[in-house]
Amino acid sequence: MLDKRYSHQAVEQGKYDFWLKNKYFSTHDLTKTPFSIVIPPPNVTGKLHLGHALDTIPADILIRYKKAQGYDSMWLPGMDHAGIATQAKVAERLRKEGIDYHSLGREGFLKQAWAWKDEYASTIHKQWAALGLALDYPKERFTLDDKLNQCVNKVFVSLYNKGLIYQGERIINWDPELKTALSNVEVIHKKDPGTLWYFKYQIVDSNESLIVATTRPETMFGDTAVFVNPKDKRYKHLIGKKCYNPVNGDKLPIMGDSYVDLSFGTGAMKCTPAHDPNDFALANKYNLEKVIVMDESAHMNEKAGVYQGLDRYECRKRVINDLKDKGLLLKEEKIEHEVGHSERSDAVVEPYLSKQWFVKMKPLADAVLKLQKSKKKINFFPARFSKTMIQWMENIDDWCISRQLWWGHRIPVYYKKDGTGMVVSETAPKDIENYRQDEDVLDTWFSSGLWPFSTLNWPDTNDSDYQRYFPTSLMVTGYDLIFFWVSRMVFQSLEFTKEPPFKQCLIHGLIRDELGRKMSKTLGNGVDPFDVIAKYGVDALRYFLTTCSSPGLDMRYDENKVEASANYLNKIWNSARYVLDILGPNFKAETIPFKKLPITEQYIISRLNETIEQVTRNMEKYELGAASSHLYNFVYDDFCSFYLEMSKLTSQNVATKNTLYQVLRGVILMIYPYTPFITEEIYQNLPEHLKSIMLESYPQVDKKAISKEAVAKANLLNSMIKDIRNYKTSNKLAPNLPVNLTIITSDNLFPDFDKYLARFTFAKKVDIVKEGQNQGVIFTYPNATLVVNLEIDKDEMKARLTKELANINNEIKRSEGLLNNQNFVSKAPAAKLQLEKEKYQKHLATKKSLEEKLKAL
RNA sequence: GGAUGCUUAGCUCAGCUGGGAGAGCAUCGCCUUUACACGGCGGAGGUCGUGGGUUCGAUCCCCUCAGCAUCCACCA
Repeated sequence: MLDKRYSHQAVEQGKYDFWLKNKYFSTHDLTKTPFSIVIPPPNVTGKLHLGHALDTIPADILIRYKKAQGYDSMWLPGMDHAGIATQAKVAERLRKEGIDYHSLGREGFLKQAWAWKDEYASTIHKQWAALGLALDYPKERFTLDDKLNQCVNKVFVSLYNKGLIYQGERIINWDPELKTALSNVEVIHKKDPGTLWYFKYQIVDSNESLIVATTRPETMFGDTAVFVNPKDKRYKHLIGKKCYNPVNGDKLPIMGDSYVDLSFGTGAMKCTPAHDPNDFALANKYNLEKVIVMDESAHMNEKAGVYQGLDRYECRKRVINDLKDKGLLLKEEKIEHEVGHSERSDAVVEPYLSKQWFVKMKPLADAVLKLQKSKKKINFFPARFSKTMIQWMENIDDWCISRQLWWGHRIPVYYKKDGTGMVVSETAPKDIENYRQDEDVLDTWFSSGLWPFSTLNWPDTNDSDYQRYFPTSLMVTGYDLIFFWVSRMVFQSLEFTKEPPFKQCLIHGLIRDELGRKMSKTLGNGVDPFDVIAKYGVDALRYFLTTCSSPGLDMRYDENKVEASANYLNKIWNSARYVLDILGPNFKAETIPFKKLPITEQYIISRLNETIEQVTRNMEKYELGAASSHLYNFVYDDFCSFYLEMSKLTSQNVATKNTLYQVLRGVILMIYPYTPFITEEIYQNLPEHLKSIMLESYPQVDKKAISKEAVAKANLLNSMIKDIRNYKTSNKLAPNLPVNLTIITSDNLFPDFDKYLARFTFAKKVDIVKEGQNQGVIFTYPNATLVVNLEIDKDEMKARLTKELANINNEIKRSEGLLNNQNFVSKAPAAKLQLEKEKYQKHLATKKSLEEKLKAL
């Protein structure tokens, strides 16, 4: 028997272990069609937050739904080593212990990092369990597992051999705090207020001078030219001459190139090839020297002369002051410009000339573009996100994949110590003592990009899991990962498996705080999902996260809605309690043919089937919110408010009992994927049940068990109930005021119609007659009149009926307008036309009846 | 500079391929009715951002504008 109150603590207790122990997440029926998802691997950097819950719960719902639908669901768990993020955290922890991580050396540091990983992996496991995720743990992977590492090496070597990975000296995004290169997507551009300083450059052997504006005076030590636009009349005559660099007196050639924008600054631009990507391109074009002026922590190097050793911003200040003193600073102009910040450290990224490894993107991106134009294309939900990926792929730059870190996949490149060459190989050379392995590791996203197939044991393409579950069925992730991850999985997979990594991709938005702000540590507005779970239960959290949102859009955390979710679950809980009480301990389900059921039972079964149809249709489109709202309406309006109350009259009938049982089963099986804990509890209390709700099948629509007539008949009853209740309330009458009712109709109402009506409206007496007097408060329906026998004010009655008549006349006018409109009659769909005609007839009948009533008054 | 999304009840948001707008919370009134006060019943509250267009018919499709938000982009 269920407890009187729904207690989420009690309900959740032990369920997850029960599922695990019975291997429900990891038992696979190979005769069924597979449905597979690989989890977006969380970083081993900390606790899971609400965003993770939003990322995993929809997937869990679909995994459970598909399993119930008869698929072999497989959800593969795993975690990501998260190179930069984890290394930064481990280094920070060591620093707090007073240890400079460099002092440990590579091996020593990695030991610490692995210990960290084990610690956080165990936290993440607990949190997955708390969220109730149906993960196939025996298949769990970690991006730094040996097998995955081999996979990474194979991919690297293969791309290298094809010329798709190369080493090059280029301007990259340098994080001076973490001292590593970054890829373009790891740089966040923020609008920063900046200053444009105008400096005077003296022309060599001339009295003339040139004014050059820059936002970065500290890089002037690396200038190797000044550019103007050859079309610029102001400066045309200076091209070919030289000017003095104000910071060090170097002679800089004045050159012309159309790249220079005449309208920006003074139209004269300093060129710093080693610290600006555009200047770098110009330097390549004109074969200019590239002078690096900073070290890896963005402090000035020996090229900066007296400024050597200063931080770049300190240097900037000094240079400005010194030039000001010399009278060379002519103007300061405040401007707003975009400045790149490191995604991880938030340090201002320094464009830095450096030797790094790159992936040549064009051919790989082209394959993705081709895929999305083909029949095999990946379907995105919502569809517009395909365009997001495509547009990125169309404008993609080469991908810088080397990172100056220790925690990650070490680049499988070995340099001969004698400097005579290098070997790129999946395994270390046999005479390793003669080699030195590349010190760098790969971008985390390089291995993440292989995730859907590396976890399924690629390159062993004969592996049974690979054969069965790859390509995976669905990817569920946030739109913020389309560039970082989704697109990279797609091109890596196309390149190595010749298949897309997943057939469909469900994209969700971000969760924000109650005010719509991003949750962040600095704002301190983060919500810990485990606080929510403690207060409202994980089922309420799951329900809230997946139903109070729209696919692809951001959502706000709203505690009220979590509470409302919990209340809904309480409603289901109590309806179950009622049903179980009615069924009693000895209930045995039997199948009663639909046509033999009473009308009220036919009605609720019809609505149940309609609901199954609506819910299933939306689940298939991954519209979790829409699916749940159909069920919600059914549970409240049809089941609890109406049928369940009606059933109290006939609760001992076999038909009623079986119907209650069937409807309750349908409801909990449909909501089960959203809220597995409470539904498992209710399910196991059903008189007849399997060992777990996880073994159950999803309800199927029985189209033969839908009777529109039964629904209409029940709705007539419902309308009368509502009208009487409404009348009582609006006339300040007590809801339980006894009344006598007369129904005048030539139609056959269903048996016990009067008894139901009496129960719901506190009527002492209900007469059903074919013809009768209209003495009292009158309500009209297409083929019936309801008379409430009360002493009433005739004027008031008249006014009410007149108002109703006016409404009906409006409806009739509208219907006539449509039906007399030849365009409508000829162009509207036949079903719509038919519906309108029926409505029209109903309205006419009601009108006639109303007019009679008014006349009688 | 490009691109996308959003604008619907006091608040937060639904509204499926066009056919008289819904939920939760808040609010007002009534009800301790034997599943549920984590409740029940009933009500009030919307010119569906602006202006056009397509259509028999537009919250929904197209265009314009406005406001908000996000993403992308090397303008020194």
